[in-house]
Amino acid sequence: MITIHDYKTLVREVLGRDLEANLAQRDGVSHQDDDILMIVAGPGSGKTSVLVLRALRHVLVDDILPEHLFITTFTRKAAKELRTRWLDWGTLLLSTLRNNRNLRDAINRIDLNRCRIDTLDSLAQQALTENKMPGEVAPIVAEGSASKLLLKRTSFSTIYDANKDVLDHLFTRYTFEGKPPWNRGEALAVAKMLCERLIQDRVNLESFGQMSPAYQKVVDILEGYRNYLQSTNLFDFAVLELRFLERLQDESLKEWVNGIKALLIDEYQDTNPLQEAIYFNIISTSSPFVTVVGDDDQSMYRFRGGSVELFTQFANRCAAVTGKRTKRIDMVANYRSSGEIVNFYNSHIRGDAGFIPTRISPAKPEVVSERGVLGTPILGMFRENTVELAESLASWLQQLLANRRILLNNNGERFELCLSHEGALGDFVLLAHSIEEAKYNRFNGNAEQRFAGHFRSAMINRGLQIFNPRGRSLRTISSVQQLLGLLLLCLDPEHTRTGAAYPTNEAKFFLSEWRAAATTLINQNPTPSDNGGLGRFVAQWQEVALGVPNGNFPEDWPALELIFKLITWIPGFQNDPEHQVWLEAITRTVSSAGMASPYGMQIFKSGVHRDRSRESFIRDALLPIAENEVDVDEDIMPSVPRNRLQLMTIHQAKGLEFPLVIVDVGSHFTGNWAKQRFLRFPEEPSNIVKMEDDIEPHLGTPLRSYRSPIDRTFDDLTRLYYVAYSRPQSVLMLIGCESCLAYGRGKAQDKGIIPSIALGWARDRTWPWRQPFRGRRPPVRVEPPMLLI
DNA sequence: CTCGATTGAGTTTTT
DNA sequence: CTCAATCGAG
Repeated sequence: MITIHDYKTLVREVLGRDLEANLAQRDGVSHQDDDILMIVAGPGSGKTSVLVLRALRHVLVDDILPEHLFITTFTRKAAKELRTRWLDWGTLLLSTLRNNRNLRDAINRIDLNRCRIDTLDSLAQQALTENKMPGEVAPIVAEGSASKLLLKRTSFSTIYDANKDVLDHLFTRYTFEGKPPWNRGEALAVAKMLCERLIQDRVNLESFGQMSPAYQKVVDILEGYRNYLQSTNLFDFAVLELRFLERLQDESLKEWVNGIKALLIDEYQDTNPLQEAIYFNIISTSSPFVTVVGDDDQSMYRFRGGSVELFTQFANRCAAVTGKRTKRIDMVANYRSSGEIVNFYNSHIRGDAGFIPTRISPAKPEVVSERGVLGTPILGMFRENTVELAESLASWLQQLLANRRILLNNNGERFELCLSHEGALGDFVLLAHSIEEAKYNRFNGNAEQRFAGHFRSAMINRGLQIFNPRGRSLRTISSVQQLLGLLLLCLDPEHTRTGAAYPTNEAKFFLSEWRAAATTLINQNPTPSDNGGLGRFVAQWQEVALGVPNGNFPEDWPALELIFKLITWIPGFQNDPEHQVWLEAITRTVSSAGMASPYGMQIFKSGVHRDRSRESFIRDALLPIAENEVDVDEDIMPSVPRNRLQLMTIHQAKGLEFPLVIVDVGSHFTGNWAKQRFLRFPEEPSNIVKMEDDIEPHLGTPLRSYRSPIDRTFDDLTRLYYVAYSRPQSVLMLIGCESCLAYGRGKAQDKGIIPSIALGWARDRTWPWRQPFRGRRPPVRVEPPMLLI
């Protein structure tokens, strides 16, 4: 429709982006031939922009209609972001071009909304839905706890019970701490992970099963589960992708695939072998324009089957299967962070020679900050323990917000950190490996406050708020306990309906806590208290539950409606943003439990269904929460309120940026504790790496050039903190326990020295931050490359 | 230096 | 509850 030259001019004039100013971005958008374009893009280098501009270029320059474009990403959040950018920029470009009379008709044929921008799973689901085989119905996807429940309800339970010893022995290899699973729930989690892995890595099940009787039992569990899924037309994510691949291979999707004229894949470093096979099949079949974007240094989904090797060896692997050549472009100009920050994370990977062999070869050059040195050093706050750290951090933030500036003293050189006019807590984020506020101790039943919990209190005491809906397990939040307890009181007044589901002791404990919380609430007679209030409402439900005839009551009642009625008595659920997230998690659990339950989460009034529908609800919807199997998904919040500081895990922060980022590098590392070494300086391969190695001999296509298990475990930790350190725009602050910076006499294994990848240690146990001492005596000085406050 | 008592630790992520 | 690091006594 227009030339590439005109396109670049259009982008400059309408979107204000000068592609000639950045050679990598220009080449990324202009590249045109049959070779696959591989963009290796460092953090903050504008890869999303290039991806969208390249996609729009396919429409305007290469005359591909949006419906023939496919853009895949790794998370729903990223897909949403891409779609927004695509629509914003696309609409602007199209409306400008519409002014040109000659182009108007062609432009009017373009419907931007028809472009498919989604995760690969959701594209697979669409493809299978749009191309049902004769007599087939649309696939239903069971996610998270629902698919776990299905596994438990099909083959897992019988096979596990009959082979407990042999399976426990095998599972011990993959549990945390290398102990036998401490209950069925943990065994189920391991089995689920193995099953997913077997599918995602396209493992040869026959040879895998032959390794040992225990492995054969795992294969049996998987087979039973898959048969059940097939008979009910249910899918989990792995099975969905596998079905998609099978349909691609038997050519029953051929017409659909030939509709793909351009394929753009984001976050390729997190792709797994099954997804790779899908992509290669599409590429071979319809020979589209292909763009692959990723960063080997930011790969962090090994636990999900993501293999960075698929990215670093992409050119060879792709050529071997599809015959296509690959052209590579590196993007290392960073538009996000200050020079100080970029320098800090560059040295984070440069300082560890052991990291180099895992990177793409040849490695991309070091990231260069386009913003330059801005004068704010990296900040570090280290205190004696979590409580003091939480207090110090909260009061530092309070000062900064109240005065809009804060004085910092850098070795006698004083300078001010200023907050912009509209700066607020919403511009800050605290990243940590774990954001859990309290830990339920399964040995003594206590809830122990952790750093995030102390921090919440410290903030609240100063009138500041945080946003951390994932910080507490649903089952321990008091208003959630009230709600779930009310449900129990309404549906099971005599405590008779939980036994059949064999709850664990832990679950029983929480069920009784909930009942107690609900009883207390009823006794407080909360508003609205007219017509007998909450007490009368619950009493009515209890009568129906016990079979007392009640003509006014409908024959069946959706459990969700009962929930929405009950929350009117619980104030938190009315307007608090964290409560909205929790409520969503509860309703999601209820509706997905409906998939596995014959009652579909309806509560019946009479006959045998009166008891059974209630039992089913308690077993399938409430027990998973009591057993802590339900995850909170805060992505449903369109935006976090501006007056709250967000807490996130590093994984969740991937792809995001914030003006000020606080990274917890060890708030609770008071000593060189063996049980936390995996968080900072592993001694043993992680269990996920072990699983990879056990499966490796049974892969269809060999995967990795040999790299030792312990090195891969270190690599993951290095990448994790690389991602964390590359999030901030202007200020990066590291927080931790004082003892992390100590370096006394003695060997590194003892004397309170705490080696930590996040704090600049190399895996050979050297520490570049440690200054060699001059003169005769230790102690040795440690000079962190940051300003300690 | 050795032994036994005391103390403090004990996962995270997504489709 | 279990494991490992540290501490204090002998």
